[in-house]
Amino acid sequence: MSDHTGHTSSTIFLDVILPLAIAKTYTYRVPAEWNAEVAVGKRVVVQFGKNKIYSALISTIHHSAPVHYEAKYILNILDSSPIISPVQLEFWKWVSAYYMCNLGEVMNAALPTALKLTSETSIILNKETEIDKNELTDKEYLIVEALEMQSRIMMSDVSKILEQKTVYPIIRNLLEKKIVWVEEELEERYKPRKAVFIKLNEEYNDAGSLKILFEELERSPKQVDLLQKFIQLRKSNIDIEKKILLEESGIGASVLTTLIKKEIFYSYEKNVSRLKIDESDLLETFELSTSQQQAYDMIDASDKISLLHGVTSSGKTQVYIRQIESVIQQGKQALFLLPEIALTTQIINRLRKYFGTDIGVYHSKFNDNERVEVWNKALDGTYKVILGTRSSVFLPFKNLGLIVIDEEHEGSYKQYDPAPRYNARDSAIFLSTLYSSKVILGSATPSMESYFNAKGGKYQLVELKERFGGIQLPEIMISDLKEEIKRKKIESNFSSIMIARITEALENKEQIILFQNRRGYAPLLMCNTCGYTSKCVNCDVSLTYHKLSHDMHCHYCGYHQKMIKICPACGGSHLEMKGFGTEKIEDDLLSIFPSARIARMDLDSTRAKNAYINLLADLEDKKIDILVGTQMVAKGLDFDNVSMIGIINADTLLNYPDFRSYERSFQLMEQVSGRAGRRSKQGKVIIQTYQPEHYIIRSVIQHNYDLMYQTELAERKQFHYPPFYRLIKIDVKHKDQNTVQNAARALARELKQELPLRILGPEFPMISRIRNYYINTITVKIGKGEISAQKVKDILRKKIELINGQKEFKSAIIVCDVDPV
DNA sequence: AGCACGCCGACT
DNA sequence: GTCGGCGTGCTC
Repeated sequence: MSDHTGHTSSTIFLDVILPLAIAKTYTYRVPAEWNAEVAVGKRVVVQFGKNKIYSALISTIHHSAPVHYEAKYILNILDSSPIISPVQLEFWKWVSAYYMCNLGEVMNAALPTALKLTSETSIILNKETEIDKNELTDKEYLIVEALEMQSRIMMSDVSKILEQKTVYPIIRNLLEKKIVWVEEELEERYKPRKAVFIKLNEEYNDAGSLKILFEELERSPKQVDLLQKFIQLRKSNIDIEKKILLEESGIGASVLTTLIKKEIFYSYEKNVSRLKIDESDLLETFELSTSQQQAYDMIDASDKISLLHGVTSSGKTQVYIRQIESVIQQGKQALFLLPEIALTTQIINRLRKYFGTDIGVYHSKFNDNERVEVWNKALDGTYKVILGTRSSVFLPFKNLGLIVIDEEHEGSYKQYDPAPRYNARDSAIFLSTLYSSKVILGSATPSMESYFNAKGGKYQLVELKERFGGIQLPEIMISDLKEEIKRKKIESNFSSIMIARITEALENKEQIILFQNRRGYAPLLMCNTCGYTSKCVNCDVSLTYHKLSHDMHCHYCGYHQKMIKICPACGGSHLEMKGFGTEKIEDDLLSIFPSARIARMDLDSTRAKNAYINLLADLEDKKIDILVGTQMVAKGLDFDNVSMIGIINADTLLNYPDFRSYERSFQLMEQVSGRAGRRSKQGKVIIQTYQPEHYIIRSVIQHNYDLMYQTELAERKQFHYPPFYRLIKIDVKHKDQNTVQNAARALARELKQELPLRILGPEFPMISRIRNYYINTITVKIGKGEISAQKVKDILRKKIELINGQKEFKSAIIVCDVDPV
């Protein structure tokens, strides 16, 4: 049998995934001598396009020769065994379909950079051509001159030399004149770290000959010392590194060189790991409390995904640890997902105590080479547990038995740019179906969608309502500001009870955290005469006065201007500051508690390098009595000595403008409250509000998650908000954003009858807040020049119809339900 | 993502 | 007249 190309049908063809944003896979041909080596999941080197060379991943192997074109040969096979499994590949395909992106984009997100190779074009001088420099243009002359200096220039450097973007036409001319050659270079980026090791000549392996050797060396005491040290080290190590031998013995390298010359020692090179292994042989044990054990048993018994809803300090981690131990015993791997790197150091130290060297860490702060090593150790099964941030869902697990997603509500599980705009939590849930692995979603403040799934019976709801080790939940009290004002008890922004509690804590030498969700000094400046308020020129948002810089800032776009003294509208001078931010609170505190040490933690005070870390250290070292902060204080501040939390104005949290989401308000309030009283005694929380009857505040006091959840659920359903629908963000590229926005809003109004269409186009303050939901961004370009609202509407409508036509999308912009699988 | 091709404005 | 800007389409 043979096809039209004349090749027998036994020729192997490969469909490969290129690490590019391209919709298709491409077919290449395998030279017969490599037939035995191809396998799905291995990387191959291919030429793609005129001269670029890439590393691509084999996705399918077949024998059908392409009909309409001649397939190119693969240039090389990079791996001796597959770097990803067929299961992983299936996962990639799901991510690509669900998040509406190309497989190449998934590949880019999944593979560590060092495993993806792209050739670099460089140019070199053609020595066989005589160059008449007078015939060269100025730009050509510059290139030739540069080549005479350094013989080889990268294409990217050519742009720099010429100070312009497009350089190909010029290079092409030089190529035609045969003045230069072009070369493509592909470099293997991962380089194993090598170290030199020392070995004793086998002749001296028995005690007798060793004794003779020592006698022979008697006159060279340093050599004897070195040999002795070597033999001592050999007792505990198989391989002895040269560097360590020299360091430990304190003897110079020349002595060792002599011994190698005498053929007493051999030196050899070996690959070593870059990953630090701190072997803490401190294997700690603990007992689960009754409620923890109950939670553990529930998770164990059910086939469903478990949502572990545990209040702050309820000891969710212990439950995870026991579950991880259990899957390791079954010979399987576990994945422990965390939202941020900052949290990994704390948890890794904790987990190392139980899992020692079985645990690997994976996050973006690792360099390329280190990531490849973690990758390989997950692949070969060295690591039984992987602790990592969102990209670790792509690691090549062998047999994944458990996925723990801690702080599952966290927005940082979502990648919003570039594609794939995936949510690691949702993706991990799909991944679990491929491996039939158990899933635990853990949070003190579960996300709406997970809670919905749990209440609806899709997940199993496991609750831990007690704090671990007998620590009591904080006492939460409300301070009704209306009452306080009526009774004239209020002092600047502090109610009498707040002041009393702060005083009490200060007297007890305990620390206090005060939460005010506005930065700056005053969020509004208003003219008392005419009612004018200062607004941002771009954003239609009021400007916040910052005392420190004495400027008025827009917190959306960063616009700022000098403070005004006279009203620009009426010329009056009765400008009044309305509202208050963290700067004002800090000021007021200083006057009420002059001897207290007060610090502020917000975006402004932590901008400087290390400022945040220094603040944390000061708090830890008890150099701060009162910390005033924005929502930054809601996360990760676990200090035993903080006994009291004050929420200065809870009303600024209600109706948090995140999709009218009460979820966020509740989470913030709950998280801040959770900081109070950790070990020794019960914490105190004071919530100041003008609306003490508000159900969020009520539910926080009663630790009643359901109350908040029910209301939020109803609200979201009514307004078609996420996460009940999948969102696609549409970016409309045009200078006239006003017309675009108006057209988008108008279209949304029109289509609302037939579609649950809610958000459209570039309404940027809103868009910036939905990035935790949208699954893709579609860019619509409208040509230059004048546009009309009608034109924009037509273009958008077409686009929506197009998206609508795609398989599982039943409606346009806002589609699908909470269930990612 | 590159890179070629092709169409237009502003320069020798 | 062409150089080089950018929009469009193809790459196995």
